[in-house]
Amino acid sequence: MKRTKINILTRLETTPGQVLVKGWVRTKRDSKEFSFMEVNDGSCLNNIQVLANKDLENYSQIQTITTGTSLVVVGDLVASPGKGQKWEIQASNVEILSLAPESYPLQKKRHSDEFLRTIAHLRPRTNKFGAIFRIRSEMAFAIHKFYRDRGFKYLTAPLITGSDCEGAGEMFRVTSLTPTEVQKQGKMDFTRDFFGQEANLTVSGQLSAEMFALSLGDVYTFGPTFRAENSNTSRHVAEFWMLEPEMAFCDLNGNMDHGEELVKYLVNHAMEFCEEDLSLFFQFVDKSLPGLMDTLVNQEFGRLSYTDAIAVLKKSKKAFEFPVEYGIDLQSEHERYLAEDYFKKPVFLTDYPKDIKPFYMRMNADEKTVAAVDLLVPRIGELIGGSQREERLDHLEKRMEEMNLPKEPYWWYLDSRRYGSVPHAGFGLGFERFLMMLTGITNIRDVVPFPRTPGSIDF
RNA sequence: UCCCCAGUAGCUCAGUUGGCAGAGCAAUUGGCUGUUAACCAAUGGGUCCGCGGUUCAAAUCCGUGCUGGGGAGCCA
Repeated sequence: MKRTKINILTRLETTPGQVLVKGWVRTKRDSKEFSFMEVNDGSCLNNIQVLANKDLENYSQIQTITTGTSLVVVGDLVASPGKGQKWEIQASNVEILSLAPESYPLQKKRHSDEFLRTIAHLRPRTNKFGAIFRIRSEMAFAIHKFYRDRGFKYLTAPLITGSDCEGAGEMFRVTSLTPTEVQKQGKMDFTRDFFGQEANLTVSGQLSAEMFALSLGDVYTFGPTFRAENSNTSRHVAEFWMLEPEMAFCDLNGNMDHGEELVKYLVNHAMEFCEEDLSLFFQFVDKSLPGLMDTLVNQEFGRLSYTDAIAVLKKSKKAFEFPVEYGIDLQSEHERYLAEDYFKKPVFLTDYPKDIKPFYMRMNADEKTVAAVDLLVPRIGELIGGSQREERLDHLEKRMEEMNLPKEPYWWYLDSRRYGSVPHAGFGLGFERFLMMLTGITNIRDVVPFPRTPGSIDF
């Protein structure tokens, strides 16, 4: 007999008669002559209720079943006379695969997120974390579907990189030198290292994506990214996933149009395909989520230049901790004011002063600002950061000189501007931040299966 | 890295002015013929985060370290 997953079972209109289910017991309620067990197999939020009565040959064994026990159940799927579920299984056979002894840390009550982080290997067995990670899986698929449907090509950018100054933060060093060798040499001698030069884990796939956009047209990378920043916040992890589309023949407006279409598509996809799991977050995590979803899908995102944003902030009567002046990098409080109070919806901020942005962003005609764009989302902050890239070789080289960047390591990057350069643009979207926005989860460690943060790499 | 807060039973927490270590849930055992975080009863369960100090006496006060949380910076 073939196993049926619970997400299929609970949606059936008519009973197929006998069914075979495999899963884990979430809770058991005993009477003298029968037991109710809620069995979950991870395929969906719902459990299936299994009724085992004392006629079963191994009933005394069944009575020892505890929360967390793994089971194989055969029985008839029948309409449940009780409230709370459509179907239940009248078990004709219950096989215990493995009992979970009393030390099993998950109970049939609510646990704190902080406690569950200490048992990250077991937390996907809870309703909330099961739902999070099913949504995460579905959203990764949705990203690929969105891009495939639009003719984008998927690029796997290298995770080990030789460029050490991509400008996006501290990097993790990759080396095959042993501590003993380093001690013997008295220094890190990179010429003796695996690659013959310094190597790091990537902080962005952008430069690779640009090369492929200038070859395949529209591309995207979606993969892990590493930052060795000593950031101890609810919004940062050392290893996270980033989506980076890069489009040839695209300017800043096209970049924003694309970002808005992407976010709307992903939210719609979640509401269509993760309805049941999302309902848990709507109900128990953040009751304002449905409103935010509605705003994301139905309202046009705001668009505002940095210069105008400074004017808006100066005009506001809000007392900011950090004073607003043209040229400053916007602080969290400023971004929150713009997205949450002023626009009350996502807003693209564009055309930042060149001095606070990296070398590859395209210089605007005013020679003061560059074609940068950040998407600020209420409660989340910066969800997207991107730009139109500087495609003009002379401008790019001038910026690198101004910023004291060595040109030699970038010879291949500059080549792309030397041979058939075209306007192009792209951005990075933090996958975990998107999931936080979708679920109302406030700590990024709770949307990553096994989060890596300063001083923490268990599991 | 900086600022603030917290650490007491498996979990969530209370613990008054420094004076016997507590509750709910969970677990264990028993009861109960349709339960829904089932219900009822009984039982067991403690390095009060570690180290040092003050005191007749410290979960409580002081110092220090560790861990966790919130915020800031950096950013996605």
